[in-house]
Amino acid sequence: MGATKSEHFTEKQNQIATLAKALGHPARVAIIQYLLKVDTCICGDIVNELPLAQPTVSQHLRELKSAGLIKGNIEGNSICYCIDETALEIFKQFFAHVEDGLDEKKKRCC
Amino acid sequence: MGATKSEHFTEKQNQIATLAKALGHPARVAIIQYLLKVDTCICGDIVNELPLAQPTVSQHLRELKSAGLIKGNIEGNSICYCIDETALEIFKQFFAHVEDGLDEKKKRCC
DNA sequence: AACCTTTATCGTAATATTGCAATATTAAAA
DNA sequence: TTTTAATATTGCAATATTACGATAAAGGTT
Repeated sequence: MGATKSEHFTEKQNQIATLAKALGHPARVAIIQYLLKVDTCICGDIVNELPLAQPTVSQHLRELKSAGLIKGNIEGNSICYCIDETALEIFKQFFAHVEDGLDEKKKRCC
Repeated sequence: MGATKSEHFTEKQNQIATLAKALGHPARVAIIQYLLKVDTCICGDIVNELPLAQPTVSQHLRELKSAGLIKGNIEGNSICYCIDETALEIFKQFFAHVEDGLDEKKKRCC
C-alpha cells in the first residue's frame, strides 16, 4: 500500500495530521521561523535563506500553503508570503486540549 | 535524492520537524488522543481502537516512541504506553515562540 | 521588442512511508 | 509443558516525499 487511510479517521484527526505533516520537515520549520523573523511580509528572498535549490523551496512553500500554514499574495513580479494564523490557532487549540487531558490524568497514574 | 538534508538545518529545526512528522499521521494523532482519554496508562488495547492491522499499529507506536512523544513500559505480557510530556513541552515552547513573533509583526504588516 | 528577475511546473531519480500477511517473541495461564 | 494472549519483527508491494535540472510563465526594466 503506502497510502494513508484517511477515510478511517475523524476530520479533526486528519486536520491535525495534515498541519503537523506540513511542519514535519526542517526546511518548512525554517521557512516559518524566517517569516516570523523578517519585518515585513514582502518577502521574495526565502530561497536565499535556505540551503536548497529554488524548485525545492518552491515545492516546500506550496506544501505549507496547501496545508494552510502560510498564504501568498502576488506583489508585482515577486510574491509576498505570510503566516496564516488560522492554522496556528487550530494547532494551539489541539495542544491546549492535550494539556487538559494530561492534567486530568495526573491524578491517577504514571 | 529523496532524503531530507537534515545536516543543513539547525538542531532545533530538526527537532521540531521530527516531532511534527511523528504527529503527521491521523493514526498517530488518534493514538495520542486515546492515551489522553483512557483513565490509566495500563493500556494494551490500542490496536482495537484503531482501524488498522496490528503490525501497522505497532509500527506507528514505534514511530511515536522514537520521536519521543510516548514512552512504553513492559507490564507483564502487555505494554503500558504513556504520553511523554517532555516532547510536548518542546512543541508548546515552539508555538509560544511563534505566537510572540506574530505579536511583534502585527505592528507593521499584513 | 529584447532582456532580466522571480517564481512555478515538469520530469525524473533516490529514498521514505504506509499497510499488512506471515512469523517470531515473550510472558502469563492452564 | 502446552496453550493462549499481546506485541514486535520481517518482507514486500503500493504509494508518497524529497531534491534538483531544465524549462516555462509572468511581470518588470531597458
